[in-house]
Amino acid sequence: MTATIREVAASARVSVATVSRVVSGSPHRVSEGTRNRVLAAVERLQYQPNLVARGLKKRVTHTIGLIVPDISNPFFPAIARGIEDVANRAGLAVLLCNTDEDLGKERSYLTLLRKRMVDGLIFATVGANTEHLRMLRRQHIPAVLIARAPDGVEIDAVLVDNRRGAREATEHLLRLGHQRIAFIGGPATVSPAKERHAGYRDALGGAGVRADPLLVVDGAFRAEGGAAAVGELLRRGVRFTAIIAGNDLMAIGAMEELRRRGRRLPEDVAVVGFDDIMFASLVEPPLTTVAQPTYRMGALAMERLLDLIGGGSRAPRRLVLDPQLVVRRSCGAGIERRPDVVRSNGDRIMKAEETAGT
Amino acid sequence: MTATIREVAASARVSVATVSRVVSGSPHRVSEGTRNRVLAAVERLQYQPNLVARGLKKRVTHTIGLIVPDISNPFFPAIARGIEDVANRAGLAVLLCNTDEDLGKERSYLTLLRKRMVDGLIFATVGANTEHLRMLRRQHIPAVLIARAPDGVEIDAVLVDNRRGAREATEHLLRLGHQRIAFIGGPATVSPAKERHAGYRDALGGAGVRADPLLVVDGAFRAEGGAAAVGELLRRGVRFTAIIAGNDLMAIGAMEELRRRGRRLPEDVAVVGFDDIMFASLVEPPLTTVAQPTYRMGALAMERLLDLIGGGSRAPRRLVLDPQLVVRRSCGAGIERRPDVVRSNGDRIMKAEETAGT
DNA sequence: TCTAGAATGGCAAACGTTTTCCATCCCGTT
DNA sequence: AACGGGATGGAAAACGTTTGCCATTCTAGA
Repeated sequence: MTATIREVAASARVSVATVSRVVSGSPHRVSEGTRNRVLAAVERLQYQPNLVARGLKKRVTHTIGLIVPDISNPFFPAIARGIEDVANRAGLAVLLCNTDEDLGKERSYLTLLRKRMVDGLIFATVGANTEHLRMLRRQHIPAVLIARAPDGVEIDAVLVDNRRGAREATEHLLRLGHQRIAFIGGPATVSPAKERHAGYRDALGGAGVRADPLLVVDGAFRAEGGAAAVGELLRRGVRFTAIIAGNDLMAIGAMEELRRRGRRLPEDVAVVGFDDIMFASLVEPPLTTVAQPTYRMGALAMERLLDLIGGGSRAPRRLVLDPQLVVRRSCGAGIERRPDVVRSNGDRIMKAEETAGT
Repeated sequence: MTATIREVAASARVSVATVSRVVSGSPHRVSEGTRNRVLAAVERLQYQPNLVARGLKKRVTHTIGLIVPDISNPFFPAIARGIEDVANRAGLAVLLCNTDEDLGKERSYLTLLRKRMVDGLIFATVGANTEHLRMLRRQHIPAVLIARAPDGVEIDAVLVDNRRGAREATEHLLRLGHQRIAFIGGPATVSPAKERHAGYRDALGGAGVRADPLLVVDGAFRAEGGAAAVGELLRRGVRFTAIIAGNDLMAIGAMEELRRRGRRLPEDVAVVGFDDIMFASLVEPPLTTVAQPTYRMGALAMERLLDLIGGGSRAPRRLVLDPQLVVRRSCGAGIERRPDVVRSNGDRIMKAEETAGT
């Protein structure tokens, strides 16, 4: 089908070793004349080195695995894009794996990726169970976690300061005069949900507002989860004038449900989300939310992974990025102001001067 | 690092050939006793066959390439998920490539994938230029196109009947009494944009309504494109009571711009989109749109690719799916009715009884 | 003219598999 | 007792590279 190094060697009347040396830019010097002969043969035969063979021999495949729960969840595509951009620039390819947060799938992908000799992998949002992560660590496969980093696993991670984000969002609502603020959070087992809940309590505590347990309800990190949570709040008959949601999908689901129940937004209920997915600005009213720099998180994770692959085997580091409160109209604040450091559609290029937090 | 077949052979006191035969389930029979010895050694050493070596030897990598313009464009994640689900079930892994519709990147990914010996590839939305697609065909690499299939390239494709979808959308608006219907389409060079425009004209012609060229404006397939197009329409001072947009992102951008200009939706202007991305139902008013079964398109493309890889080298086929008009409130029709055959979030499993169109 | 050593390029052994032959062994027939 | 043939498992040659080592050739200094 496609020419091999052997045929090139024959055509150029040199040994395969020589061909290898010129096409793979080995340090071994080869004279100008033969180099040109080889190059001519390469051109003539349209030779393309076989990367599988090379990978086998050199024990480096220039491939990484990207494990996400579900690429069609709008939180992940920008992360994936950030990863792919950096990976591509470094000559690595990205293998996409969807796990639905299922432990079995996570595990099977993990062994699959090992059998494929990937150079490293990125876990966007691991499930709660972590025993397979330890295995990963034992096998010295370079890896970076994104968005969740369970305690006790010694793996690099790129995170966002969820607690602080939720605190700032809650403080914003308090500043607007709200006292009865409901919190509809994600599943209580995952760390970001816990951290955001903690941030919410921090803010209430700081303002001397009583934290009413009736105002807190857990749910799935999806639109239906938000709708269901609102249903639960109303069923409890508890009074509230604002909601802070575990993420934007929940916020959007909550807004729909509130409207269906005849509440006006934001007059009757103010709503704040988390993530700043692309559509947060497009719903009506535009959603006030805590922005995570998803593209940048992907890019940073990939850069860190490149370090690790390159042998930088320093102690695992956690990179904690600062979230950004983006005030739009759903919280009832008059101003529509969007800080321009926040990820926008075009924000693909990493700006070097941006500080990366702690 | 990890055990090789050689070590297993030594540990089981058999030859590597025998180990290979038992772990790769070769047809060659091996006695119960030795099989067990081998299996025990495999277990003992935690042996995992090296897929790179196997790929090199068998000339099959169980990997496909997925080429998309931008995974963070909300049209693609569901497609990718459909592909990955089917691929994973068949034991193949998916390499993700973002091209930004840049011809250079498309080309370089193409040669990269070939060097990596992928078993096949899926092109979601090729750019306008097609010369590199011919190359692909020449090299007999199994491939399937999604959503766009330029004329003259003999490659399998999974498409949607854009013309019909746009016609039905326009007819719906006509039925609601609109006569001045603007069309804000995608870039005039890409086939779906052209087809949708044709469908729009079909409907007008069928109803005996004059097609006013002033009502047609092209733009980019993005929210800003829609906003800009609305700006252009207003600048022209042309009267219109409805807009049909090239895709949902444009429709959403158009809606935002209309509102900013003080138009009420849908009372002053009715809007219809195309695609039914996840957020079409979440904007306000919920967007009437022509649904493309994206998850299913991905799944079908992957199934077709599996056929091709399996040697089904029949003449290239084009699978044309029927789009579905989803009526919500943005068109001003009172009813909110969503046909349940349409892709919803949970619609991951392909329903066999669904007809696939022509 | 001789020789040391740099420059150049070839040989062959890997990398971890699969698979084609081929050699035994064992069994039942004649 | 000889033998044909099915079962079983081993040896070795691939797959397409890279790279350590060695053999030349060439240059320059004596």
